[in-house]
Amino acid sequence: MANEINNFQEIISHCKEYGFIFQSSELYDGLSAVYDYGQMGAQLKKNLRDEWWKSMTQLHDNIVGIDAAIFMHPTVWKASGHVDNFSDPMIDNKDSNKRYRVDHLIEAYSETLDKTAGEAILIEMDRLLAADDLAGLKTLIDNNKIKCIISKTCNWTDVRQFNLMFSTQIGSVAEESDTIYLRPETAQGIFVNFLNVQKTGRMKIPFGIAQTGKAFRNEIVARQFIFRMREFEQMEMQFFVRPGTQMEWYNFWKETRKKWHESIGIPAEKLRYHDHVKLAHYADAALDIEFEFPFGWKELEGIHSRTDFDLTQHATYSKKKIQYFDNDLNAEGKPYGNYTPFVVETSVGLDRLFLTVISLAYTEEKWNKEDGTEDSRVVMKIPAKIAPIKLAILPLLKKDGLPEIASQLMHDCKQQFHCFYEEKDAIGKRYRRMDAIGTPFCVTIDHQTKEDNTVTIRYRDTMLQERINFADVKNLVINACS
RNA sequence: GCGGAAGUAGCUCAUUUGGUAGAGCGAUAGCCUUCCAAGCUAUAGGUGGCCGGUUCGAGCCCGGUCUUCCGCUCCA
Repeated sequence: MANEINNFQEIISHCKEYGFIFQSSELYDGLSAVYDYGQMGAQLKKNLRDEWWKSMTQLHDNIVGIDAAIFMHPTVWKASGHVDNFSDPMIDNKDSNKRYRVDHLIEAYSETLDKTAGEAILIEMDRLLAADDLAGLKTLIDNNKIKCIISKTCNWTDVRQFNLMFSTQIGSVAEESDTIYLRPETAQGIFVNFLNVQKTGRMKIPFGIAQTGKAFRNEIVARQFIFRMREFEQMEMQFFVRPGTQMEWYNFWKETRKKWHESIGIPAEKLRYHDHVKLAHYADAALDIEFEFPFGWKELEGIHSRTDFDLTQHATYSKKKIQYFDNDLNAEGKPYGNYTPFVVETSVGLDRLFLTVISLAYTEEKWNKEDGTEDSRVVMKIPAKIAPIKLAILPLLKKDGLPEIASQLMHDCKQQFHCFYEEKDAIGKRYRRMDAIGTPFCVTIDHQTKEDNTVTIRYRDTMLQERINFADVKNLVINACS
């Protein structure tokens, strides 16, 4: 495992060196836990997103895609529970490293006092909480010598406001403006559009709504490269089902999603299920599909049976009826009628999927050349269908008409897939550069091409090469990438 | 968030106790070259993370700050 941790550092370096991922605002020393995708990374990420989108929407007749805004009405986050669950003043004990919600700490202390003193301190606490007086809360804790139950000390940090949601103001006049949040998850954009999509798309249950997009969480700590970021991209699908059938669909999506990961080249033995023991307030079943990252098994995708919690909450807060009329006949021959659908959610982190793909792809190879000296390379064995660049077109020499033939091939292929043209440097160096960015195929045009219209195609993973007809190159790549 | 360590060219690293920075690789341009990081020539690139202090003088000492790494903690 120690080797794999080191290897992870090398993967991160490689990502920067070859234009996959840069730290955000690196020019200004960077912004913690925020990353930019570079020229190679953006294309790879887009390819992954496209594969997911196609598998969800194009290949399922009963799933449609939407693209909801990042800004949503503030009440959405009250209905979803995020406002209540994700913002509290907290304090840490420096000796035990234990973190407390300030109100819990003071309430616990008040119970150790007699009734009058206990009530007095709670009244004071409520006043300070209402005034957002964090320094006052700290003073209150200090003055009463409230101790940590673990370390028994009063060695406290300052009181700090933790809010996992990013907030900003909408409306340009500060006094009249409302606080709104950058969405901490994309799911709510689907729930609030449930009726719109169901009615305009004439969708019949069971059906799904898919969406990809950015979400934002003000994480307390954020580490492990792009595994946990403040700004990240989710690809998720909410599948609406008849109440009582949710477990059936939960199991269906559990299987389907794992198979999809395998279909983009993730080995089955690197994936596993992890059932949640402690369920979130909205779920009646939940599991993670975990991947064995270089730093251990971690969640890649979540499958949650969310019951009718979300739609019911939005119905309550919006005071609108959110129901579906089911004309299908039940066992007694009568329509199932009106009900609030249950939801099975699949939610995969696109950045985590990206990290999965590159950690699997990154390979260091060493071997002995014919003259006995050692040779080596770093190769990104990214599956052809998601590789950022599919084909490199390399004239062996930049003279004798070879670049002209290469340009012709470039012209023929670039409408179909992403090609890269290079005539600088020795051929071996160009192959290595293509290995480093994961280009699965290189085609070299040489003098023989002029005689018999064949070219050398060189395969990234095996480094083997063979001669094929100039005219067959395009279809070979298209077939390999489909 | 807490504790520890680190930050010199794109990368890997030098610069012996304080005296205004070098190498290899890489990159770019050219020459040469018939298939796996070849050779030759030239060029670019660093206010030593940033701010402040001590000193005649700071990459080196001190403080702060930012970022990263390691351990703990927290979390979808």
